Amino acid sequence: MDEPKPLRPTSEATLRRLPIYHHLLQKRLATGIKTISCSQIAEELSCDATQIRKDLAVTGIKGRPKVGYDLAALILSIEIFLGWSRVRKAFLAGAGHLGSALLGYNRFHHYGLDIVAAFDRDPDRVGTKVHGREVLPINKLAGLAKRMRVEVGIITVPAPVAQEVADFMVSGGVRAIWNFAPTKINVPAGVIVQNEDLYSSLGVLLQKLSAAHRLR
Amino acid sequence: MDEPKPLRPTSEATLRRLPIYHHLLQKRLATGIKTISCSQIAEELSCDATQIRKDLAVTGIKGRPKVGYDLAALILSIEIFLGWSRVRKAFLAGAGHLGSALLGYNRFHHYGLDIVAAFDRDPDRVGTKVHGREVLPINKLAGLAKRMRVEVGIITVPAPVAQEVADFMVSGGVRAIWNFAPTKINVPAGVIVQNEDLYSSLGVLLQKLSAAHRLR
DNA sequence: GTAGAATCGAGAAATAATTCTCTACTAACA
DNA sequence: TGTTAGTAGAGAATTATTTCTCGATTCTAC
Ligand SMILES: NC(=O)c1ccc[n+]([C@@H]2O[C@H](COP(=O)([O-])OP(=O)(O)OC[C@H]3O[C@@H](n4cnc5c(N)ncnc54)[C@H](O)[C@@H]3O)[C@@H](O)[C@H]2O)c1
Ligand SMILES: NC(=O)c1ccc[n+]([C@@H]2O[C@H](COP(=O)([O-])OP(=O)(O)OC[C@H]3O[C@@H](n4cnc5c(N)ncnc54)[C@H](O)[C@@H]3O)[C@@H](O)[C@H]2O)c1
Repeated sequence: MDEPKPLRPTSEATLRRLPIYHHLLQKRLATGIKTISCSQIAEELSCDATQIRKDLAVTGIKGRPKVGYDLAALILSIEIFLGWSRVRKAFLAGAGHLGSALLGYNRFHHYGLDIVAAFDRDPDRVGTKVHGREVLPINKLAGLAKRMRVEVGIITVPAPVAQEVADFMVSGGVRAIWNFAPTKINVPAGVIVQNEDLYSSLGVLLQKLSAAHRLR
Repeated sequence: MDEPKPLRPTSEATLRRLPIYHHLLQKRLATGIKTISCSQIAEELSCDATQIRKDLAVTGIKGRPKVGYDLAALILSIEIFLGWSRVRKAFLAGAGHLGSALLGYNRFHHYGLDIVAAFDRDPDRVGTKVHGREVLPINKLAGLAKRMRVEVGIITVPAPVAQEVADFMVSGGVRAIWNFAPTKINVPAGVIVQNEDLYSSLGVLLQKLSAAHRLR
């Protein structure tokens, strides 16, 4: 099975939709059905069937006319494509409100991520356990990351110290950073940064609400 | 000051970038500078200056050649455009891990959102306080929302019950929903839904990491 | 004053993403 | 064994977004 060779990387829009399909497909799998078509998915998500077909195509799955896709095979195909089939170790920096919520979420290892430890600067937090994961002093992060070959870093510290924490991660050999602090972090080429900016999301929501108001 | 009349609504991409500019601008304001140009912002965020100029234009701000924009005026212009200048009341449903993190975040009221109460189904949680906000039984949500004219609903319940909770919010007159459950929720036309799907974000991160692996 | 440099703003061009169209295939059914 | 309807997949057309280009404006320095 030769993988599709993407001359251009898959568009971010497509990547963001694949997990949405994945979730729906898993719900359907539980009902016992064996196949699913793009039209059915499109109906359920109220979006365009052709778009779904193109999105799914990037994972390398093949469908059958009049039938659709084999449900289990499709789910697997998405998981392999997204890198969810191989679990990667992650360190989380900032065991505060948001960090604790992420640590308490026990589903990430189904989605390719295993948060193995948390780090904090606050001496009161260091040494405690948050949802079963030990909280270690932040100055241990780089060394341990290197030793344990941790690939992913999660930043849930306040924005002003996000860069400093990112630098620790990079020096520890982390190759991808999931950044929840609302600020840009600079990393060397080759390190992947995914920003999860809740304010962007809130901005979209409230602007649409305001715009709706203005129209009336 | 006549507002720019958007025949087409502002693109989601632009809306998502405005809060990022906003954050940078506030950092700059603290340093005491009075004006800022698109080139400076572009330099700092490593993106295109023309794009920033077009993004800022949707807010109605006017810049001056050779100078840039008045910093305070620009910040205000973004806030007004995004609807952050008027604070809206919000109810949060699901006072679990993620819900508590959001309740513990005391900055949202600077960004147009005031989470006034939380709701849960779990009798052990109902009656307690989470970060100063009372947790009320979920069956009170619709009635209270109507009475208090709550405009925004935040969903942090498990995916299988997200639709049911959304229905309560809609029947309570809520006009916009911030949905953290990884599932589609159906609402009548006119109600705005903003999905905050962490798995989409994670999918992008891990796929890029996998793709980088494959190249080497 | 005048020259020069930096920047905004508007429109054009290029690029990317989405949607449409058509063909070929598959299954169900008469 | 046709016949029909539903669907994947490929490519074209459309639409949206980003990037480029250029003229107009404003500040600074001489
Ligand atoms: N909680 C939310 O709902 C929410 C919403 C939007 C954005 N955010 C962002 O997420 C980040 C965390 O928010 P939070 O509410 O969890 O904050 P928090 O204050 O609860 O947690 C931050 C944690 O980081 C630790 N920390 C501080 N400096 C550190 C350092 N140099 N090294 C290691 N640890 C350090 C603190 O000790 C604390 O435990 C912030 O950047 C915030 O803007 C949070
Ligand atoms: N915690 C995370 O890091 C994280 C990450 C990604 C996605 N999410 C999503 O966020 C949502 C919440 O996650 P969580 O980790 O906070 O879960 P949680 O179990 O900690 O909290 C869920 C809360 O919802 C309450 N609840 C359940 N059914 C309810 C109902 N019908 N009405 C009102 N309240 C109800 C529960 O009592 C509980 O307090 C889930 O949809 C989850 O998929 C969470």
